[in-house]
Amino acid sequence: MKQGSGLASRAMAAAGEARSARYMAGLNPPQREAVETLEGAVLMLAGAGTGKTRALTARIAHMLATGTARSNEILAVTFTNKAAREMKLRLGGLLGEQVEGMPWLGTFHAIGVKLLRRHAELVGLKPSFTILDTDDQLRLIKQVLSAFNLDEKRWPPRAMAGLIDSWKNRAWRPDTVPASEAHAFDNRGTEIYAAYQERLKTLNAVDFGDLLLHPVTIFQANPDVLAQYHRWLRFILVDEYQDTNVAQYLFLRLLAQGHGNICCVGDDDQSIYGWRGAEVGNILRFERDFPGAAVIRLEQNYRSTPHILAAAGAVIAANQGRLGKTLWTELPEGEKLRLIGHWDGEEEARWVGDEIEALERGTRLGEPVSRNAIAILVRAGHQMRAFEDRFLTIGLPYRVIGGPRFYERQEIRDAMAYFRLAVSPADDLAFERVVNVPRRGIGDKALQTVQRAAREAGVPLMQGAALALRDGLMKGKAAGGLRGFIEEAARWHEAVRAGVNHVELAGRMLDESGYTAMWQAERTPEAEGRLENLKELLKALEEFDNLQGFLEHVALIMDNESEDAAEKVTLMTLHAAKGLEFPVVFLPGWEDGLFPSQRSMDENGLKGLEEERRLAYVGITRAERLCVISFAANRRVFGQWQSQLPSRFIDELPEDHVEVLTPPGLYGGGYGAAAPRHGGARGAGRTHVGDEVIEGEVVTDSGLEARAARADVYASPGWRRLQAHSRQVAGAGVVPRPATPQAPGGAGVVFQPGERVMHQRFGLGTVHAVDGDKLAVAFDRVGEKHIIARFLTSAEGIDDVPF
DNA sequence: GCTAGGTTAATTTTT
DNA sequence: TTAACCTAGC
Repeated sequence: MKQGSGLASRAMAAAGEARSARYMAGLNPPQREAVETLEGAVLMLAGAGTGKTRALTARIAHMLATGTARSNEILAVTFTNKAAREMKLRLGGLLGEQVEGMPWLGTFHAIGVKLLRRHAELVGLKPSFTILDTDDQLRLIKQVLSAFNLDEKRWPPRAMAGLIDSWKNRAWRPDTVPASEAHAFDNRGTEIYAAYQERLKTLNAVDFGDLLLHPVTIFQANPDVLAQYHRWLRFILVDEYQDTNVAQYLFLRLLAQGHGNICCVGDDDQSIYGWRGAEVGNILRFERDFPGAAVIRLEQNYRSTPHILAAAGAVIAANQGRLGKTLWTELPEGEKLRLIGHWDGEEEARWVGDEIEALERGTRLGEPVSRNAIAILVRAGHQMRAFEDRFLTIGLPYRVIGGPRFYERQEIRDAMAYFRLAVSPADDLAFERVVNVPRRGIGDKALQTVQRAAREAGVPLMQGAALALRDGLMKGKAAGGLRGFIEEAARWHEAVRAGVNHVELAGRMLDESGYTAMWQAERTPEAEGRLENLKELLKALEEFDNLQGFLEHVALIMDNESEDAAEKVTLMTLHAAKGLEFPVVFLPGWEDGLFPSQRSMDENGLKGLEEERRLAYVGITRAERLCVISFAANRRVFGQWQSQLPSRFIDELPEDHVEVLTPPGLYGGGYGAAAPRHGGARGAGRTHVGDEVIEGEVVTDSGLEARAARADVYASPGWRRLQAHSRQVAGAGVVPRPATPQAPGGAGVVFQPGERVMHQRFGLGTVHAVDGDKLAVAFDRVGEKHIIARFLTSAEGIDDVPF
């Protein structure tokens, strides 16, 4: 491109001046290079904690300061609103107050909306289209599916929603879904997808996927439009490039085509969203996609100690096909990682609670550690319960990150539906949502009548309802309720048009509709909370000029980042922790099947395992000073006790950087499985046999001595069996059945007469007779029973385990 | 139209 | 084990 040379000289002329600029201060050489390499394609490979955002914002500041680009010529995309907000904030800090808004800085979706509003008609929409959230989307899919007469059990709407999402992630439109997908959803997948898109068009609505897909379609089908943007948006920056999906990739590639000035920032080792369409391949392929691209590695880490970096590096090294980075730091060595095994998940939670209290007292890191500095990162949400229970009992304040977002809550969605209806009475989804909330006596049948009337007349539901009333199709309670609803809605709509203050109107709607009263009537703590949320919603409204503006933004922007000043420990998933850092990080539940997740491995094989490993990498690199990894030998999964094996990732931890708090013998693998000692094993705390809980000598002290005493438990023959055998089979128990030849018919486990077995309810027993999969077993406590084999687990050699 | 009781399924999540 | 969701019965 011609502009190149002029650009370069301009940039160079300004360079000397820029070097002394405030935003350059303290940047290390690679960061500086990333800031100054403005032309062409640049891949900034930024490891965890290497000052990525800093470099990125400095780069923008540099472009603006040197006159390379004006603020409206830079497209800067992020994935989350939080990241976009932070970038704006930091830019403001660098440039002083004169950051004339960067109009093209935002999330993929926010930018997608902006483009789509301008060019809606090119994909058959009106510029006023509404954005459906996941909930609306699902309800719409249900409606569409009902026309296809599929068994809801076998073909759940959720699955269809997931399918459509994944297709949109890959930028497939109904007419471009490849033939290889034809079998999907009972061979009707594409048909249903097409019908769904039709419905969206009639409703003048889009879902989240469309916010990317439509712009891509527009660019592909309208070269003139694309060319305009090539002229306007001369520089592109992308954050978290390893998380982009195919649609986002196409979007970026189309926009970069003209000038090739695209700078992508990311870390292939932190790609953890493959399951929702992210393609690590995008970042791995970057140099092929953009020949001549400069690849700049940010490897100096400013966050973690050498021990932590070494451990993380060793784990991630097991992955194939990485771009490769080696993080280093100038920080002092600090503490080794700590590794400890526990008997079960409850003990693990108890121990973590004790450790946190020790940290607070200052007996772990030499100085007291604030609760805010501590995080517990789990693989799956259900792991949080054990910690919450424990923290509640010991009165340790904690906060859970994740969970339903503010705008996803029922009351907020209901209220929003009222607002939507006031703004556009033709919003059918909003109509359906609240026509009977609060109860107005309009049930399924009444609603069907309205829908039929609307369909026949080809009008929105609101008008259809009026027609149905006029024609006397409604009767009794439904007629009265519907009439009242229509009249109210008409009044509100009139008020919107008359320009009545929107905050006042919103409050009035919630009151007049009886919505507030509905929750007040409940008088439960939960309802109180909902009323609080509604108040908060009204407060949020004040920041907008009108309802339309609010609705426009709320679907994309609103989140529940409630600033919480209180001192609390943080509890969240590993996924949610990406991008965050904490002085002290606990990583519990490192057990094969849980982490790495069995499902991930089953469904995606090596790819799945590698993504899990990246998750481990993300987890470890969240820690600044101390990282504590733990696992449990037994865990209750869906109500059943399962024995667990330590995670294979534990074997990948480098011994030199890990302090093992549990004695050897607890795990096989790389941690020197020293000869286990026999005997005694008192002080076992609590152990479980089937449903039973036996109180032993309860260990309250979390000190090492107590745990050392407990080592004998782990060294027992039963424990060695745990080590030797693979995971528990269905049917539970304490000891897994070794993999033996399958019985014909498949139920699985083969037992021999005389063999010792364990049953959930009946405890230990001896097999008397075997008849196919039916066994006669003499139980020690309850005598002889006839039992199906799959309810039994082998208990050979378990008798001397001190249960 | 509403409620209670049974059935089922159960990583990760942003927009 | 549990929680959400659906069905059947009032």
